Amino acid sequence: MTQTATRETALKEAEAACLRRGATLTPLRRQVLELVLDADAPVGAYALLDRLKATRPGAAPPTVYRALDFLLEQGLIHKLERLNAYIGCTDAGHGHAHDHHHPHQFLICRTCGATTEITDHGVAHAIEAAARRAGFALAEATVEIEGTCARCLA
Amino acid sequence: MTQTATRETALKEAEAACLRRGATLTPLRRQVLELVLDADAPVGAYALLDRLKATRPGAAPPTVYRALDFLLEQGLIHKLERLNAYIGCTDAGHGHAHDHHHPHQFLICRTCGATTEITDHGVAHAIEAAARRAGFALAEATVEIEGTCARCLA
DNA sequence: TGCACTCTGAGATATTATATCATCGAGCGA
DNA sequence: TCGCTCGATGATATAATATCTCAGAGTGCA
Repeated sequence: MTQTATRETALKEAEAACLRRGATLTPLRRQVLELVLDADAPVGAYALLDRLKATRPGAAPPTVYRALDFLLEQGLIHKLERLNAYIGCTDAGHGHAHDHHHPHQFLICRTCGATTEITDHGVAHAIEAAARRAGFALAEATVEIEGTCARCLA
Repeated sequence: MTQTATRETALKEAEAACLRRGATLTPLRRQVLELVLDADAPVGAYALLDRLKATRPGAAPPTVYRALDFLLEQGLIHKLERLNAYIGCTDAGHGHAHDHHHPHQFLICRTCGATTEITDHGVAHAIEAAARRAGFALAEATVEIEGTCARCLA
């Protein structure tokens, strides 16, 4: 499966997911999503803005941030807090109708910057258990694992 | 044990830890650490800067950020990535001599802002296992769990 | 038509963090 | 003692990230 194919698939799924939820994936939002998906590593908001300006000269920071907020709410992208950057969700649309989010974790390579989203149920369960023991009602957990990826280790 | 007592204990342990490692806890660094410990929730760098200015009128952003960098390296404080804020480490000095860091997680209450550091080995092990399965050499993991704390639920 | 609502444009501003160069003093060897 | 290096701090400027506010355009609908 080529990169282009996964990109198109992701866009199709994004449209379907928005449709199901009554959310509107406008051309602008769709374009920002494409820009995020096209990047091969997490992208910063201002990098997206620069690219957006190529076709939309009037674009300003709120243009990008509003689109990013929408995409985050819909679970179509994630924010990497340690990098202040954004990345496409690898299984958007797999969330519930009411909660578009799903437990996920990131592996961030310090050497090459490659960032991989995983959904590890062991981690998710351990976090749920820890929250429960503390009498804490879990809403969402950020898990960002930094280190060196398999490719860079080889 | 009163808050003041834990504060003094933490400061003593910080001094001892720096001594052991050949690091210098200068008056400025110590003062910034005190400011972080005195706050009852995570504090932003510029909030610290304002407080620092009360006794050190010439203080500027680098003044604070350099101190924070030092304290982070020594494992005396942690950064909350989701909040862009800093908090005292609850068991500084328990790290190894070579690696001042220890696995830890945060529980962040969205209602009252209270943030609790925990060291849950279940979570730590699950993360190690997930990294290993991906052939990924773990360096450090950020775990920030958002939700509602026990007090706010009651 | 008139109204409510959502989305976008446009400009200003707020917040968080870093780069750069100068200065100062402690330690240390010639 | 002199001069050197090095770590820490002072001081100024700037970069990078994110939000606020007001206005206008389009859409759906009573």
